[in-house]
Amino acid sequence: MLLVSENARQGDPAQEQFSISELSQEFDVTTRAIRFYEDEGLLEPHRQGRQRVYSSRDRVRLKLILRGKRLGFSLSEIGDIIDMYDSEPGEVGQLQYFIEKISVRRKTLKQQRNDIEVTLKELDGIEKQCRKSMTHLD
Amino acid sequence: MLLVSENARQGDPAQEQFSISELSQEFDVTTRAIRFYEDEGLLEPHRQGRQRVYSSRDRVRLKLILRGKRLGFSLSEIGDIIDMYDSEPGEVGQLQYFIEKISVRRKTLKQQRNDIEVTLKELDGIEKQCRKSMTHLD
DNA sequence: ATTTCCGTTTACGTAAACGTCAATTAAAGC
DNA sequence: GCTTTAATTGACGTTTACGTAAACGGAAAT
Repeated sequence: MLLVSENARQGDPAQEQFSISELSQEFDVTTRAIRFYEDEGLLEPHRQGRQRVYSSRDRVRLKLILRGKRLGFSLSEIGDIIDMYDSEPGEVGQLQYFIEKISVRRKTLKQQRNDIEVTLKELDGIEKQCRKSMTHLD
Repeated sequence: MLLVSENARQGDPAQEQFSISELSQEFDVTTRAIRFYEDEGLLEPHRQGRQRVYSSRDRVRLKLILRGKRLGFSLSEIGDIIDMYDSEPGEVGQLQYFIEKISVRRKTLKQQRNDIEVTLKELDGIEKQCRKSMTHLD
């Protein structure tokens, strides 16, 4: 038995650690995908020997990656977004440029939101027609 | 000069016709892409000889395709969606199955909408931090 | 007549995002 | 010690969604 038990990984809440398979299961992505995100520079977990050890910060990044994917962004776009979250305001040289990027991103998101509203309403209409013609067949 | 002028294509509003390049310009997609959507079975314009002639119905379909793309759906998913719009309620054999598909789609869209809300709020926060540290540097 | 535009077809190329082996290594359980 | 079991690296394969180039066909303009 190791001196370090399972629970030792939870001492400090900000110091939780995760294996690749834990994250893989939690978020339902393959380990292959997670490693791929690393290849693309979106994650850089620590190593214990050769094994990857993910911090809760890495876990948050993975969350952001998956959310970005659900929104249809490419991995490189997602990289940009995460960099925005990640960079300390002090480190950012060109804050103006930064704010412009935010505005572009916001625009895309609002367009998407609008697309969604329209589509949802259309789905309502289709479903109504559906139900109508179903009762009609009773 | 031809007997058929440009305007003749607008007699009946439901009978408008469009060339591939008109649609290409209007929606800012390449003609290559439009033809590709046809290869994938998402469009089937009429022909005048070899040339493609798009009806306003085709135009609507293209609109739906592009909206679907903005929402991150694959072309085959978009195909399913458009089929939903397109099918006459009378033609649909399994309305129940149909309604289930709608509910799945709705779920995805709501998830996306939620993702967007969260992301927009986070962007607000980031931008505030940004502006804060900018005035700080004045 | 010939250049100039569109448009078409065919075909090969490509970038993104992984999937799928195969070969190794390491750790854990018995 | 031996065998599962989990993880790693490397390499090649695959799908999607087009891009790009070549070669040709009509119609229109000069």
